[in-house]
Amino acid sequence: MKGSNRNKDHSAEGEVAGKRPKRKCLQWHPLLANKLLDFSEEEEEEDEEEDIDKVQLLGADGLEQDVGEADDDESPEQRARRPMNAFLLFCKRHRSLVRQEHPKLDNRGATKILADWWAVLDPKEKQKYTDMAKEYKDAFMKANPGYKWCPTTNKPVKSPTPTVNSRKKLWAFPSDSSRDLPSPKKAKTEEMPQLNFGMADPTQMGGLSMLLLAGEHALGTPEISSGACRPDISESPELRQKSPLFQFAEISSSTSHPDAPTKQCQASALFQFAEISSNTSKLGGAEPVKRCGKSALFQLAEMCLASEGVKMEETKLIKTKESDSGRIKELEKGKEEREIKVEKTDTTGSQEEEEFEKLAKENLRESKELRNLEELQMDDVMSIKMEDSKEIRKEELEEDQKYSHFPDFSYSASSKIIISDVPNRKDHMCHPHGIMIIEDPSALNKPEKLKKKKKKSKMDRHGNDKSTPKKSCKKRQSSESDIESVIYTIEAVAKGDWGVDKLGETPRKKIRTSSSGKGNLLDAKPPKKKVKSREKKMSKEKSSDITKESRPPDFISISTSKNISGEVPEGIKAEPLTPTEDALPPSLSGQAKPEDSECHRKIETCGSRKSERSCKGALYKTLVSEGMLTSLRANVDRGKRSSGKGNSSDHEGCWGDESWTFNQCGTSGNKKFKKTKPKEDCLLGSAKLDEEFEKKFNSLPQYSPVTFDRKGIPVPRKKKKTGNVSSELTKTSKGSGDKWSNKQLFLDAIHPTEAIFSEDKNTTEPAYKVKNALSIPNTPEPTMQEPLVGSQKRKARKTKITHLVRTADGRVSPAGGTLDDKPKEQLQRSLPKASQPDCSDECAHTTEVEEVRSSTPEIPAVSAFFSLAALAEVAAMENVHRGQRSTPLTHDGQPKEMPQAPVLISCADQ
DNA sequence: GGGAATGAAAC
DNA sequence: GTTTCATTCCC
Repeated sequence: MKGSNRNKDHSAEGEVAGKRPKRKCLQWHPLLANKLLDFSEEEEEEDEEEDIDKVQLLGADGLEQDVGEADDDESPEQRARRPMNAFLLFCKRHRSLVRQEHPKLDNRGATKILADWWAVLDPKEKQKYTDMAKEYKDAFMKANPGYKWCPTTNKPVKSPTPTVNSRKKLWAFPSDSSRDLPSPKKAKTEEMPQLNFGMADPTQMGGLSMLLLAGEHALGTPEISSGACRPDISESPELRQKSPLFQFAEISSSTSHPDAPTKQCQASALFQFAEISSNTSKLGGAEPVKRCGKSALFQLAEMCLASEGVKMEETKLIKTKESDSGRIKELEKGKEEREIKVEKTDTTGSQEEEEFEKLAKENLRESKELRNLEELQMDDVMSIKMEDSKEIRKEELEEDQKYSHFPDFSYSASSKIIISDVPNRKDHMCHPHGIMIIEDPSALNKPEKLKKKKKKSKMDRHGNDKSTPKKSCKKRQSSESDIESVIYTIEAVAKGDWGVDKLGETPRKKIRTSSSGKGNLLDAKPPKKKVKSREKKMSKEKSSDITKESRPPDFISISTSKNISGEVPEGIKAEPLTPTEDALPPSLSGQAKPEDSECHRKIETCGSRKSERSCKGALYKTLVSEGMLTSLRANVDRGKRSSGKGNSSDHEGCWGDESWTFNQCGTSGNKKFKKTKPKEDCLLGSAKLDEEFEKKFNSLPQYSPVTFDRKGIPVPRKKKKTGNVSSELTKTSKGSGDKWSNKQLFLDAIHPTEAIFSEDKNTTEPAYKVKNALSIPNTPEPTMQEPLVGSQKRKARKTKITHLVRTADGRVSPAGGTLDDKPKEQLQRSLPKASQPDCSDECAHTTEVEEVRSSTPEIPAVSAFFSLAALAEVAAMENVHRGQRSTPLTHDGQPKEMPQAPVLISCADQ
């Protein structure tokens, strides 16, 4: 039973089941928690309500307590638990597998094994988890700004209820009950939207109010947040916008600010959610603006938006207007169009515009579909004009140039995306004309949708996402035909027809229609699908594949490689691919692999990819400039790794690719062109969060024991390392074989030689190790017979690490100096490798391996100083400490170099 | 509730 | 540097 039950979700189940009533900390994400714990919608709702009531009565403190209690009984959801770290995530994800394999083992044993696996786990893979954990944490923190990991003294204090809860409560949220509280319940409390703004006095309301507010706001927040968050951007654009429409929009639509959505788009679902929640809380609390600034992504997005803000805003305004006054839609549309036209003419008076309009009109007359397409195009044009009538022409003219000059930026891509979104929304909105669509409409719509969702279906919501998504879906479906046309158009654009599009809209449209086959799913599609998929997620169907496919590998690499797989996870989970990496299904691999695909991608789809790439580049720059490199870096690393792994399917799937993708897209898009994008994220927001969270879990690569075994082998093998050590390797591996005798080695301070060597190997052949893996299946043994146990081990390990680090430092010179030269070379070598490897693990491997080997000889020197594993660990640790986690480790191709460099640096710093 | 692991935060 | 807590669940 146990084992069987434990499957993947059991964790949640277990909690739900009440296995552990233990802790009741507020959940960091209500939604997430809910999902995780239990998806029962009904219960959640009820619970929520109940909880709320209780909370109200009790007050902030009470709330926590209550929650906790409630949790015990009913829903654990409420407590916010501290975010899991990478290892925990890993454990959570793999524990079931371990247990399956080793039914005998109890959790402890499983934990040990997991630890071993974790130790063996490739840095890449580890990073995935680490990144996830990081995001998770970030989201959590956003959601619960006041959250403290350790209550410090509070613990005892608060536990009003004597129960075990004391702990939880304590640390849960110290000062700001209001803030904190909200997060947990918020999701559920949707019902009381009014409270949100509320202004509710935190004092009076206590945590409850906050919770409620948060919940509702979370959903609805986007709007608010948008307004608050991006005053700068929005304003500036607004100012620019002279058109009456704008004013009208402002007045009419509270939601007018598209900004919010954008933000969301940028950030991963979790982030978005967190932001939303945080926003909500902040709203109550006070500084909406800050919130915006907090997240790097957000800032980035802002920046991007700022650049494009004008465009966006205009369109947004229009949209808003429309949205707000659905009734007037048509009339307004006419007005808007007229106005726009007027403006155009006035400002630019470009004939082209007129032409477009004419075309559009004609098309409209002819066929709705055409209309939509043209409209979209028109919209784009319009928007552009809006921004700078003067520049508009340039842009158009330059389009071609852009391609040539800026391969990265895919103007077309941006437009594509937008369009894609637009259609969908349009459908929803029922707007015949395309204008609204273009840029951020989604944003506007999103908020509304969100609200609606909440209002309409709290229940549904629980269902979660389903309901929400459904709505969107439904709408979309209604206009599938339109959508399709749009899609086609998008695709065409993506392909590069864009330039033509402007000039010759019609042709394109038609062209791609057929293409929609999606096999290729150009960029354009992806976005749409993503959005849709998200919405649909509820159903979970997710055409994840499609989405994934659609997602450009680039994104993946950039944002996080996880994507794609999105997952297949569940199914796959059970059977991780032994080879993990290699295992990727061909189809997936093709799609998934970022890097590998790069080559292909380029060939296949220039446009979309370009756009993505451009986005990446832009983002990267921005991030760097901003100093946000950290997050970015992590993403990049992931991407690389993922690519390296290749899509191994599972791995990549990690989070919601979607979220990442969106984020990136959004960001990049914003910067350069109006991309706008996906706003839907906002909608998805809450729902998505849930989904994403789940997805993330699911998506996290689940490695089959076999894989680990292999890895395990490799690890030991690593010891062996390069040539000479082979004998040693074997020794180590065999001797201690199991689990990590290595540890002992390390503990012991690692004999310079052995340990180092072995590690070196790792370094040298990170990814390969698996391949190379000697044949020593040992890993899985449940219990290890290590001399050190528990804390001792930990200490030993730390010591070991420290030791290494110091060595490095001491050596800094040594390690650095000595290694530097060689490493650099290796790095160079490795870099290329890394890039290529992705293509196909196997192929890449081969190549890489060879390369590695070639480099291997050199390695020894380096290895002599530290082992790769040690380095990696150190680097990881250091990074973590630094706050950036990143890096490093991508041993795939370049074990030595990458890790070393960081290490050295760290040392230097120290 | 303890424990097995790791990690992150807080002290 | 040391504690606490996160997850999981048997003992």
